[in-house]
Formats: sequence, structure tokens, C-alpha cells
Amino acid sequence: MRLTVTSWNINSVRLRIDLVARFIKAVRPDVLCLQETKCPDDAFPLKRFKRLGYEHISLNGQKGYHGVAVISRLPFESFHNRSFCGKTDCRHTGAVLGEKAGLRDPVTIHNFYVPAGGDIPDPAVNVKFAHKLGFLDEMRATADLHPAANERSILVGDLNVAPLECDVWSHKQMLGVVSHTPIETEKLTAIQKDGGWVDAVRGFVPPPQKLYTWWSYRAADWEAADRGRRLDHIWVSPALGDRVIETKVTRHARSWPRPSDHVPLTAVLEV
DNA sequence: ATGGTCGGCAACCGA
Repeated sequence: MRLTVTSWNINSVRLRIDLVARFIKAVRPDVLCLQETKCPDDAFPLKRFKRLGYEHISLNGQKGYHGVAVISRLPFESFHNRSFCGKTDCRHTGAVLGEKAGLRDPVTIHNFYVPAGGDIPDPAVNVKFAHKLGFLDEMRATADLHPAANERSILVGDLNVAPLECDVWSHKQMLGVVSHTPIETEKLTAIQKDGGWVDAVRGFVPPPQKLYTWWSYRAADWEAADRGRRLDHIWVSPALGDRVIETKVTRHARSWPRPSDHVPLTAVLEV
């Protein structure tokens, strides 16, 4: 069975619900993982998603900030939210697809929104950066994120780190900029290595090819400058490592009216 | 070298 999974930092699901619908109609992912929904669960546009054919939704939202959702055409076996760093921030939700979705062997999906980390890359003077580093450390220590050899898991989200030199427009100029500092990239790589996670996207766009999923709102012309970063990721567990058929960055979504600063990232798997 | 823009929500905070 083909499983299409998309990750997209939508930067307000209510403001951009029409863009979400446009993307869904074009790509028809089985599972859509959103970050920065900025929407309490009781205000989430459930009806709109149901009308679009997505009846199974795992929510972890709050007023004003953060917020994540796993939105699915296929029914879940289970779903759960996790908190990190002892905070109430809504930065993770996960779901399991299994027999109800027509899968003989289950697939677990984790959707993350890692803290951006503020402007100054020094945990001693910037509590937001300290929080980001602590969050990455806690991800590394989380047992669920160390899938066993036969376990089929997908980890997606806005991880707010561009780990490779070719994940930023200028490695040299970005080394001191939050999202590409050595301490962040080391911690993200440690999560990946310890869990055995395979970077699904880089399997199809190998280094040193540049690849971005985010462009700042502050550029006068994002496309002309093309000073992007690859902050969004899709990782698969070793058992799914050779099951990724294709990946896609919907780059033109950055030019849609009133866009998010992130674009959708999609992987198609044979499960 | 600096400032540049968004969204939520009604002050600025977080990105």
C-alpha cells in the first residue's frame, strides 16, 4: 500500500485553511502533519477537514502559539500527545496506523514542532535557545524515538534545525545563526544517529544539492534572493529505510497568496 | 552593517 505523508508548518491553520484545502486537493496526502496551528483544540476547523475527506485527527493545540495536528484519511489505532521540558507547550502529537487503515504491520507517525530558539545562540543569555537545546536532548533520550529493527516509524516536523551545509544558502554565513549553529546540528544529528533514523528527503536530493523548505518573510523577493533553509524534515526508521518511493518539496506554495513561510514537504512510502 | 515581515491578539511575544 502507498502511504503519502506531508509535513507543513502552516503558521495559523485558521488563517490559511483555504491554502491547506488547495494543497490537499492537489496532492491528496493520506496523512497531513501540521505545525504552528496557533489554534485551541475547540476552535480547530474539524468540519472543513472532514468535508475534504480527513475524518481522523489527533490534536495538540493551544491559544496563540505553537500547536500541532495529525490529520488523516485513514483511521488510527491510537494517538497521543507528549510534553517536553516540563512545559505545557504543544509541540508533539503522534498517531499509529494499523489494521483499521488496512496495514498488516503498524506504522507510527510522530509530528514535532521544535522550539525556534530565539536570536542569540548562547544558552547562558537566551532562555529560548536553552529551551531548544533541552528539547533536542529530551528527544534524544525519548525511548519511542529509538525504534527497534522491525519497528516502522516516521518522524516529521518543523525541527527548526538545518543540519547540513547544503541545507542553508550560505554555510559560512549561517554558522553563527540560530538553526545552523554547530551545537544544534550536533544535537539533531545525535537524535538521528541514536534512533537509526534515515533522512528520507536527502535520499532523493543528496548533498551537495541545495534544498530548502523555509524562506523568511523579511526578504523583499524570497525567490530572487533564495536565502532559504531546510528546517522541515521527514525521517523514517530503519525498517522503512528502503520503502521511500519519492519525496517532494512544494516550493511554489511559498508564492501562494498570504503564504506560510514554510512549504509542504511530502514523502510517498510503500508500506 | 543593519533592518527588513509575519500572526495572534489587542501589549508585545514568538518566529
